[in-house]
This record gives sequence, structure tokens and C-alpha cells, in this order.
Amino acid sequence: MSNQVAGGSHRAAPVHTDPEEVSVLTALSALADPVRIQLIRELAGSADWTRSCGSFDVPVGKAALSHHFSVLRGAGLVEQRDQGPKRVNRLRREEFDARFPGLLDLLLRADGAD
Amino acid sequence: MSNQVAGGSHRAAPVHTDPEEVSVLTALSALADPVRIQLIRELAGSADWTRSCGSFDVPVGKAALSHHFSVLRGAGLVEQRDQGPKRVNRLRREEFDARFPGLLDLLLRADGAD
DNA sequence: CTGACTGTTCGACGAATATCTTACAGTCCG
DNA sequence: CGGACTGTAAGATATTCGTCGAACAGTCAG
Repeated sequence: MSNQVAGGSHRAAPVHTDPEEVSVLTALSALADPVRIQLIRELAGSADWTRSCGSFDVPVGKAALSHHFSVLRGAGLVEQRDQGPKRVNRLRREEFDARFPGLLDLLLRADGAD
Repeated sequence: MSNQVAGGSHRAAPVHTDPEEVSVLTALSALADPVRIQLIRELAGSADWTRSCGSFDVPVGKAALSHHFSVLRGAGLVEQRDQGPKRVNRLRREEFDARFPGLLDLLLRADGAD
């Protein structure tokens, strides 16, 4: 019986950026991509920590996918946590909203990606 | 005395895009550039139709500048009108706000470009 | 331990894009 | 008209960015 106790994972923890430290330019650049828009929308429609990286229906390989999540982390949009072999995600909605009020709403309300 | 009457200019009128027809992706892409952010900010701080294209303090040549204005027009952010040899600009604030509420405010309130 | 699975990293490639230089087209003034 | 000025267009170049394939690392089940 292995409780998920101390010792933890031996994997490099994902590097996160606090939304408060994110520039407007970085935020807009992160959002100005069709794949990332789709990721954010799917993520917004799911409960926190329920979606692993590979569970998204995007038309790119896993290498590109990993890159996109890296960009999203760097923009303070997504938080990740290791859960067994998977890396589960959470949209940092409140925190990002505090930094850029209305921006996420705008993206999520908009009809179609383009 | 030449009133600026009919007959008008013999110059190709600038092509504008209605903000209503602009996709989120296009809007975000247009805004995700340091030079264009600066243009919009300067424009927001000036009265309508008072700034010609060449009157902006941006670190690019006039060819690149012309390109940036083209992108801004295509995103429904800027309206242009020919005035003698100059092309004067106007930020389409209300129209753009109607399509993407809060987006321009966000850009204009933010401290520093990055 | 071995094998299946998940995700990251690295190197390379192609496409999109930002930029410059040069040439050109209008507009206005003298 | 001719010259100064403003902006656009076209071509060339360079950089950025998204993508893939392959190799690698960590986790878990058997």
C-alpha cells in the first residue's frame, strides 16, 4: 500500500509562471494560436485536474503538444501537476482573470476559432 | 481656393475590415506585436484623425510601418483616411469594443509592453 | 525486471512574418 | 512643371515559430 506520501515524484516539476508576472505581449502571443485556443477551450469545459495532456483532441503530435503546454504555462494560463505517469492540467482562471480581466472570457465566449 | 470637393483623391482607398467580421484569432494576432501595441497606444492618446502614419515614434522603417497599419486595418482596429499627401488614422475604439469588449482597455491599461 | 504508456528534449525542416532597400505613385507648394 | 514629402508595392533576407521524428526519462502493471 503506497500512500502518495513524501519522497514524491522523481520527475522535474513543471516550471510555472505567476500570471502577475506575465506581460500583455506574452499573454496575447500565447493566445494567438489556433491549437492553444482549442486547448484552453477544452480545458475550460472540464473540471480541474481531470485532463491529462494527451487527452486533448488537437491535430498535432505529442512533441508539439508538449511545446504548446509549455507556452501556456509560461503565460500563466495553465497549471500542471504530475499524477502517476500522466501530467494533469488546470486552467488558472481566477488568477489569470485577476491579471487580465475579461481576456479569458472573451476567448471562451467567442464563436469559432476564426 | 480649392475646397476639398467632389472628384476626391485619385489614390487607392485603404481597405478596411469591419470589426464584426474579425475572428478572435485575427484580433489577438494583430495585437501580439510590440510595434503594433505601441502604435495603438499612441493612437489612443491622440484625437481622431490627427495622426498621420509617419508621425509615430516606432523603431522601424516606413515600409514596415505601412505593413503594420495594414494588419491593424485588417483586424478592424484602425481606420484610415487620405488627407492630402498624408494618411491620417483613427482608433476604432467603440466598434472594436463592441466586438471584443474589454480587449482594448486591457491593452491600454497595462503597464509597459512587457 | 520488463514492457506499455506518458510526456519532455533535441535537432531539423518549412512556413509565416518582420524587416530593409529600392522603386513607384499620389499630393502639394513654389 | 519640378521638387519635397508621404505612403504603398515588390523583391530579398533573416528571424521566429510551429511541427515532426527520434531518443530519452519517469511511472506503473504484471
